[in-house]
Amino acid sequence: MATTRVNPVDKHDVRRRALAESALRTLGELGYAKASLREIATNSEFSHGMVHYYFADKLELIVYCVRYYKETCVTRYDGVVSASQSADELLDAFAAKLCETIVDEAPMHRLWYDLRAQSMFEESLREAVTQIDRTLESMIWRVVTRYAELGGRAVTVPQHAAYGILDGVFQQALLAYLGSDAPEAALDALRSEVRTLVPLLVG
Amino acid sequence: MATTRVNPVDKHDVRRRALAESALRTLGELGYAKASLREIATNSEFSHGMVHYYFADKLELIVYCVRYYKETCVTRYDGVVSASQSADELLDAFAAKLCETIVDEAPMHRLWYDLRAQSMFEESLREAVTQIDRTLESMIWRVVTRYAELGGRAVTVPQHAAYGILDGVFQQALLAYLGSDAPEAALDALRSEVRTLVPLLVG
DNA sequence: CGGCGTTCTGGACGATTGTCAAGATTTTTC
DNA sequence: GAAAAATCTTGACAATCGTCCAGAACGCCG
Repeated sequence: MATTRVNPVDKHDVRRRALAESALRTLGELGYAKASLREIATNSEFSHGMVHYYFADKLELIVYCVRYYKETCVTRYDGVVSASQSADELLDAFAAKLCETIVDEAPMHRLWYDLRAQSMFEESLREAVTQIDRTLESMIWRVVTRYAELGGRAVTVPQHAAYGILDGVFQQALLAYLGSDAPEAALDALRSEVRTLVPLLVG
Repeated sequence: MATTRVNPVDKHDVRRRALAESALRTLGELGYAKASLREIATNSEFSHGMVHYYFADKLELIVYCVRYYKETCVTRYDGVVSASQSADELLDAFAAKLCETIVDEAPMHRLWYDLRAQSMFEESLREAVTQIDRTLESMIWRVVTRYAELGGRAVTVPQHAAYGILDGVFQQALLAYLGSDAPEAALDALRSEVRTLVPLLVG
């Protein structure tokens, strides 16, 4: 029956997503290098052979996982963009959201930075990393341009630079958040720096 | 004799430095995770047992290596700082030096970013990473404050933020330089962005 | 020269890795 | 309901890893 029959491709992908969701927990905990396929499988409801049934090798799994996670990531700030009525409101909401995701999803973010660093050594990771990086760049660009628009001004730095800047301070905050024994201070610094820097990017 | 007799501690450290110098080549080529102690030893004039004679374990070796390399790194821009007579000259020289080090030492830089990412997972790396990060921060700060001074203005962003910004765009440039098939474009973008952004950091 | 501490070698160890394959189990199809 | 295809389990594989160690080679001093 066409109604009950599930497209095998979809079913296959549903399983891959379930696997990815489990794997992301272990990957976020151990990082790319130290997370073995066995450890990933053990910390999940699946057997280690099943991982290989759905993914050709470790790289394919990891790339799929990060792609899967970042998929939900790139719309994170679209809510605050469309909800904010003024430039200041947008800025505060944006900064708050940045801090929120550091607190809630620090393991995922460090995994992303890990993978991006690995892509500088591992050729086969580059395509996925480049693609994700581009979507993150336009995500940031939507925030910055909307901020400028609400303030009746124009952005004075190129899209590429805007992302580089905010990614830099975000990464710094993540590092400090995970490393220091005063995580709150890292968040405060990030909040304050975003409020200082974003206005600099518009005329 | 006190004059001819070499301090054993010094001799020991001379050897460690020689080992580090060799190891850095392999580490820069393969990255932290994929560079095994055997591979490091093979690509050097030393045996793999000797690595363990001078370093307790892999982590100690890697930390020593990156510390050793960054030691020579943190004074990279001091020359342009003291030589430049005007703000514009400093800016150009700084941007040029950034591009130069990407071309000449890309493997070392990606190793640093690799190690910094690993420190978000591996507790025992954090102290060294944090310390290096601080010295890089003040290195950048010397450049930015001198630039402001030469222009008769003051820096309007905190030291921490200035480093975050420039590290962000530098990392982006390194990624693009290593990843794209048009490395020159990445350098051009970096140059242009530095010339756009640094002026934004001063009043 | 002989003894001794330092330096260095190269093999061996157990553990872990990614990968694979043969068979059990389940689901689908006719 | 049987045949066929898919899904999944389990155990095994060769390779590689970090680490350790027994002993060779070295330099130094009495």
